[in-house]
Amino acid sequence: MHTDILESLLVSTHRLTRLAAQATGSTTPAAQWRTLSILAAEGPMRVGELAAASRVTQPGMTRLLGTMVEEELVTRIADRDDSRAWLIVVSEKGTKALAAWRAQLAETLDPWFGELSDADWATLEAAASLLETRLASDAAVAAS
Amino acid sequence: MHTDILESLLVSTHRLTRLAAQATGSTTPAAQWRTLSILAAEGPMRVGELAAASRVTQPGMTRLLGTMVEEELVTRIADRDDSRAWLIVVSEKGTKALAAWRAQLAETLDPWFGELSDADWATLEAAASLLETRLASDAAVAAS
DNA sequence: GCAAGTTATATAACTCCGGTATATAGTTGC
DNA sequence: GCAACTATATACCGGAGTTATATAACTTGC
Repeated sequence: MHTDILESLLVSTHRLTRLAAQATGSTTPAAQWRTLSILAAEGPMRVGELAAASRVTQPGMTRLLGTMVEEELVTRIADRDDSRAWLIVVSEKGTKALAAWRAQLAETLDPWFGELSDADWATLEAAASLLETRLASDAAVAAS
Repeated sequence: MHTDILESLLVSTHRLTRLAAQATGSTTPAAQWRTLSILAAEGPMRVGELAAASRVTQPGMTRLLGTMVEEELVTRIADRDDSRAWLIVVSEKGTKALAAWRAQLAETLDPWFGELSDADWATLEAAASLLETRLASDAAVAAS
């Protein structure tokens, strides 16, 4: 285990997160676009699934969704098969907000990342995809 | 700008951070070991420098340091040249706590990362070093 | 077909970590 | 030695996570 590499990644991406937070201004809390990003990538899912995907607890996700529903970024749709559950879907407003956030992110991070070479981007992409695979909700269970 | 790659990195490392938080238990808040990690890597520095390195505001760092000094993880040393300033150094207890946290991190993340190939680790290392360079306190200023 | 157990979401009370605005103390320039 | 600047600290606030528990609906066994 190369803990030092993971540690460096954790520290660096903390900085990246802070930087991104400043990019979007105070109007777009980090947890919201993270959730939107997951929903946009993986499609509608239940509260519990979303919590697992984001690796937060279910009550934490419920609370976050409360504010996101209020702001009409996502919609709760009743699950036909199980009336205890909800399907969370990104609303049109949510889609637009995510697009706007992405644009702002690109613009703000340009001074730091605008001049990367293709090889550098390839490295980042490989690392991102590697992490994504490893950190998928049930990767650890599947491996055992 | 490949915003999608950065976005994927942000989402993935959020998951990684959560995972790491669960690894260390509630006894070691994330911001504390991040700060210890920076101090250990770059040596003693002032409050303001540390805040810039961690990309948080100075009051935020001051408050964090308050609890870390209480817990004797770091020590404030008067700066001879400027009596307004303090040099923050990692204490012996802080060094041990960081080592313990690293060990626990390695152990807990093993189900997810224990079986990575050397090539995978090389990719992660390259990405980590790339981010570290780009996100150093004054990288953007230096580039312009 | 209903009681018991399980599961999905919600609520409550709490902590930590970040922010802005401002105060205080020390340094520097003239 | 006073004005302007700078380094840290204080006060107050919001966001985002936690655990423990409640509520409602589904499932299972008999």
